[in-house]
Amino acid sequence: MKPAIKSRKRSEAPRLTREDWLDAAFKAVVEGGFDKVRVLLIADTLGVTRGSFYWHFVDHAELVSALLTRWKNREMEVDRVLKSQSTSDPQADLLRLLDAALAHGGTDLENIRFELALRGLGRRDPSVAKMLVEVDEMRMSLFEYKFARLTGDSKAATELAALFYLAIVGSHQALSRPVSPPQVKEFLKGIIANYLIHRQTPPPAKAKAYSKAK
Amino acid sequence: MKPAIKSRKRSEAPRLTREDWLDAAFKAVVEGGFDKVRVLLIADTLGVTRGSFYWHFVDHAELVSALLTRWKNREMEVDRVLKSQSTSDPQADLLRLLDAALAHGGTDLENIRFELALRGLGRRDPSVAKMLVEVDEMRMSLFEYKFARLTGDSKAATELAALFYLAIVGSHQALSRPVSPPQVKEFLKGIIANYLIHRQTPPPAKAKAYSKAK
DNA sequence: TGCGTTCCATACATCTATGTATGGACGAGT
DNA sequence: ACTCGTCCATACATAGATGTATGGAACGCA
Repeated sequence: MKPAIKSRKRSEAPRLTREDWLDAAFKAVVEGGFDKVRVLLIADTLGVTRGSFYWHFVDHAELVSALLTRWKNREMEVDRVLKSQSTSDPQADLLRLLDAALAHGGTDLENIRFELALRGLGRRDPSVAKMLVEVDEMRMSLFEYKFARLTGDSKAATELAALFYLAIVGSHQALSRPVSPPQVKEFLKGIIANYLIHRQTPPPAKAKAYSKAK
Repeated sequence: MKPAIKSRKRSEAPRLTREDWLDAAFKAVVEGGFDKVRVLLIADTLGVTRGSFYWHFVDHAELVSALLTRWKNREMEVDRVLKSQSTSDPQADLLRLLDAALAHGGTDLENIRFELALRGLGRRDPSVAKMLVEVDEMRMSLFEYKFARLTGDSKAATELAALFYLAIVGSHQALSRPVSPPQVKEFLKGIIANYLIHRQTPPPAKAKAYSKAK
């Protein structure tokens, strides 16, 4: 019944769990993509041999599969939390969503790099592509909802949501201009302030200091 | 002295050239990414053995390297042509640039998929990343120029160019809403028509509201 | 026709990856 | 203390990839 031992120094006696392997595989994806998820390499970084792996997993495919489902579950949870954070100030809501969308989990770069690798995998694996479409739809409809509350125009909200979400995904690539996540965040906020908000009532004086999302 | 023989039926007697190998490698990248650029596989699709490869190339690395420089040269040529196409109608120029940017070469999807694979490679290889940044800067400054002629505001042009270029790159991923290139094209055109063109005089007051976070 | 260059096939060596079989070390409970 | 279940090491089989060495077929040209 999983007595949860794990009160040992890993340096002298490894004794890993399935989650440890998933974490290591995640890091491998972040650093080198999914084709760097190799049992030998990960075993080395964990300080064990492949014997450990084939006890926790039946297959190399199962490792990848478990990695994918874990990712999707986490993303669905993030979306659930974001959806529940709604105030009476549409503009503050939207800006806070931008904050969160560009910094979910606190480990920004790792998640971004993992997701990029995932999109690379999705180009060859239809099931992965399906999973990505679902997550993208999930996020975009959330953006759409926030934009609709801001502009009041549902058609415009659909278009703006797509435009901004696509720009966010695009910014995750290794580009030049707005490179780091915080820069992109400020950049998109500025776009909203300059091109969208003005046709509404004047900006409500820096409303509601949105808290750092996790 | 390269007498340029190549007047043979390839079906009965392969006799390939270096370009043939590059073309086949290109297709391999398009279909499976750079880790599917393997001498054995490509040799099979070409109907020859690896003996052919090691005559035309000294190395596997040289194949990849040649593939990269060929790509960059082509992109620079595309940019050169696009830059020369300028009329007295800024709006038409911008829309035509969107057309071209989303359909360069006629073989849209292949080029897009190759470039996506390239960005994946750029995340692990600094020299590739440098190449990508150069190309991105090249294209974005072209967008910036067109937007500047349209809006008359140089600061706005910089921001809008980045926003649209990022959205284009984002749309190249396997996403849901505006999927195919023509759809994205019409989508972005609509955004311009609805949010930029109709108000020729930009929002004067309200601008400069935020500080460009460097 | 003969010859040299160009292009490719074959065979071999090496490396790295997965997967399996088997035994052993270690900890927990009775 | 003995035993059992958990976790890992070792050894082996197999497959696929790169690179090299070498011989050979096909073509152009004299």
